[in-house]
Amino acid sequence: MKISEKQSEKRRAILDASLKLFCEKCFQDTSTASISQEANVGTGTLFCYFDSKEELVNELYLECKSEFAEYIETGVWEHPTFKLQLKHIFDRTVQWYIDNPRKIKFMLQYSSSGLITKVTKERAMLRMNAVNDVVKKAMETGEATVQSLEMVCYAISAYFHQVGLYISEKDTKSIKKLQDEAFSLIWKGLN
Amino acid sequence: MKISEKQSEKRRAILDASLKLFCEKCFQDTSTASISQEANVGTGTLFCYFDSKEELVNELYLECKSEFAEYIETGVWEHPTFKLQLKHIFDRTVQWYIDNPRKIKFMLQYSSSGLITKVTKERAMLRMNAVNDVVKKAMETGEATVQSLEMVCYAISAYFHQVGLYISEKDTKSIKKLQDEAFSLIWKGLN
DNA sequence: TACTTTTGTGACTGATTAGTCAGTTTATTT
DNA sequence: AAATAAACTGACTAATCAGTCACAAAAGTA
Repeated sequence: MKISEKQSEKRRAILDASLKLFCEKCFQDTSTASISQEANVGTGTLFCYFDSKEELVNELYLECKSEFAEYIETGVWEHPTFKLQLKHIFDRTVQWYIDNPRKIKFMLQYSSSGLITKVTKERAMLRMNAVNDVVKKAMETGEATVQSLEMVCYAISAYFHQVGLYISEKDTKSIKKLQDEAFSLIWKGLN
Repeated sequence: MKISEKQSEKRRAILDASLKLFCEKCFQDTSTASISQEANVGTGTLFCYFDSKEELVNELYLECKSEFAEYIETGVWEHPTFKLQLKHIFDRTVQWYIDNPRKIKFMLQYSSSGLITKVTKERAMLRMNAVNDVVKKAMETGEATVQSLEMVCYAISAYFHQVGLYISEKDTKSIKKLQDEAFSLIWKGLN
């Protein structure tokens, strides 16, 4: 980045346009020119804010992940029990997936694209610790017993992710029922 | 395809070379020329077997999926109970993931790349019915009760996939233990 | 106002590559 | 052996696009 930290409106517009276009087409079929056009800036402007197209996609990825991580963990510690804390994370996962279909599509598509660098993934990972924290705490208080903490947290996160994905594509009517059955399934497994 | 259905050795060589190169670099950074070179055929030969680079990647994807689907369901009905049938699928999923890291990496990376067409995905889906069949049968015999069959099957498959992915990257020593804990978790959930 | 600095611009370029096609080699048939 | 068909080849081309850079506009300063 060449320009001061201040989040210029142009930078914001470029990121928004990128999210839209990277979802509609793949990275390689989205020219920087088309992004600039969608964002109503000159073709050179993009490169004032991002050194390369790759850096742009990495920034966008990190931003989406951070936003999601912050959303799911907000308010988690207001719940008194492990079960409620975990349910909080699950419910907010589903809710975020429903509210942000485009960001989800983008993250899903690009996380395994080879474009997101190891460094970006690590930076994103540092912010994704809600499940880990909750399970670790529950083990301390005796509310949960797991042998391989790492694997179980991974499995729970992955389960939440996949079920969130599934539910978010369903009718509003059936969501509550599906959500309860899905949580009940994994919760029973943990006991 | 211009040439008879017969699986020519050249076709095989092109698919093998593609798998290797598509894993090392992304689709767009893998030139058809480099694939032809790796496969020891002329650059034109690739287009005798596949109309385009896109068709090639779709064929490769379908082949990998089919091979996996066949592997996990082989022998499943030799087990007498739902639990053993499900464990069979889970164990074979993990085993296949361990044995075919490259194919897994390829499928993971390309399934959400936007390159695999809806038609290819549907064709692949038709072959992925092991979990569905087993759960449906168990509901008939009363061994299982689920409300949303579709979602539960989806969740189980996704769980197997993610845990398989996790375990296959671990040490040989800890695999058995992790595998048992992971299966136990989801199995308890189903009861 | 006049001068300096920051920010924004878009025509242009150098490099890359999917796919073609005219021709060669190999296999099959008569 | 000759003729025909099938399989294969690689030099070539037409198109694309990330990133540059010389300049313009806007904002800041004195």
